[in-house]
Amino acid sequence: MALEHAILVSLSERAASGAELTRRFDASIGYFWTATHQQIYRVLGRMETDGWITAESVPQPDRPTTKVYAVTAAGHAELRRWIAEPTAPDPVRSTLGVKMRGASYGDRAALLDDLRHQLDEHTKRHSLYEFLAARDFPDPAALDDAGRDIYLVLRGGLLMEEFWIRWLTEYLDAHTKEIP
Amino acid sequence: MALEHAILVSLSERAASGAELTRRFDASIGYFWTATHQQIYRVLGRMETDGWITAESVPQPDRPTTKVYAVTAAGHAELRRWIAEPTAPDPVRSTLGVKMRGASYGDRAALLDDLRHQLDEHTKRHSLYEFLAARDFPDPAALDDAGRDIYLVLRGGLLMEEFWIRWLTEYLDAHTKEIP
DNA sequence: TCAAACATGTAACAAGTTACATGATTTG
DNA sequence: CAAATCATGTAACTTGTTACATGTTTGA
Repeated sequence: MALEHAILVSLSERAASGAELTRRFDASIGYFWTATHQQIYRVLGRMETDGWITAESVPQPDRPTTKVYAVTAAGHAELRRWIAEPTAPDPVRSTLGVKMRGASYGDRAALLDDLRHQLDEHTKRHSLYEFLAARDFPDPAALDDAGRDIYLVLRGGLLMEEFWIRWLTEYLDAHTKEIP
Repeated sequence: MALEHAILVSLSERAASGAELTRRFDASIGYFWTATHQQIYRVLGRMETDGWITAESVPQPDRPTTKVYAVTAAGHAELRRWIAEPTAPDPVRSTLGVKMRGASYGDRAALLDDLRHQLDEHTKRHSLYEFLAARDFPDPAALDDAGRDIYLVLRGGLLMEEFWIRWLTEYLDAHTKEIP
């Protein structure tokens, strides 16, 4: 399981409440690991029981008191252990791959419409990542190691979007009869 | 859920037993959808109950009798329905992304070793896909629609491996201090 | 002040994984 | 003929999803 470890990484960067973590999993971390708030709260509970994190109740002036979680020494040790461990490949599950392969047994025109929409979404997301890279990392060569890691993971997101754009374009082109 | 539908696609191409399906999910279909035999048998049972497939016991000369599954009209209708349905993005879960981002909180040298191994594996897999493409699809332009779909999904696997090779190479290069 | 949104959950269910089981069958 | 493999499963557990609950706070 890597949700625990994704949370450990995020909390190592900066302590946070459950809600703040949820927001991070909707944004930056969400680009390579998704989780809903229900999952996050459940796992936070388990991690606290296991002693990987501690919760501190922080009363706030004009907001309800929130629990802020921070990584313990045990949590840090676990994260170190996990990072050094050999990584098994993530399971592959591509719904679009299944649909493309099965197109002959369904409505190909409807699928092509869907794929055009997917291509659109991936193109938009690619632009977003390019914008974020330019805004937050104007000079990648000047980054320290930790900053470089964040930048390179964003690069991964960008390359992934390029993969999608290539694949979808190739499929759409191959199945679009040219009208002379 | 798409495992049902991946099975429907596979059985539409050709009827098969549970074991044969398992083999397909270890090979061609496995390149974009993974499933273990336990999952497959369980889902086959449910699909039979739902009337999407029928099982025919086929006694074989010198082998034990196997159950061969085939898609029913109801199964075909369901597959058509599902293919035309708008596709929600698959959840993103990249263990290596989490590790790359957390490298500062662990043993970076160990991670880089792991990543070099991953790069190796993806390079091998890329070669395999290139070999399969050359062997099975020497003339892509000559394919019919169904054949083209199979070819294009293989192309997707190839492009995916190229994504991995790019990302891993970029990460490794960025974290490899040049020795002058 | 009422409605919407926020923060923090619980419960029930579905999907996926790991470990084990059983009989037939080929092979060394 | 014993060991390994194949084909077909069952059971228990973990992870992930969907639907609901409850109190707080901000904004129209």
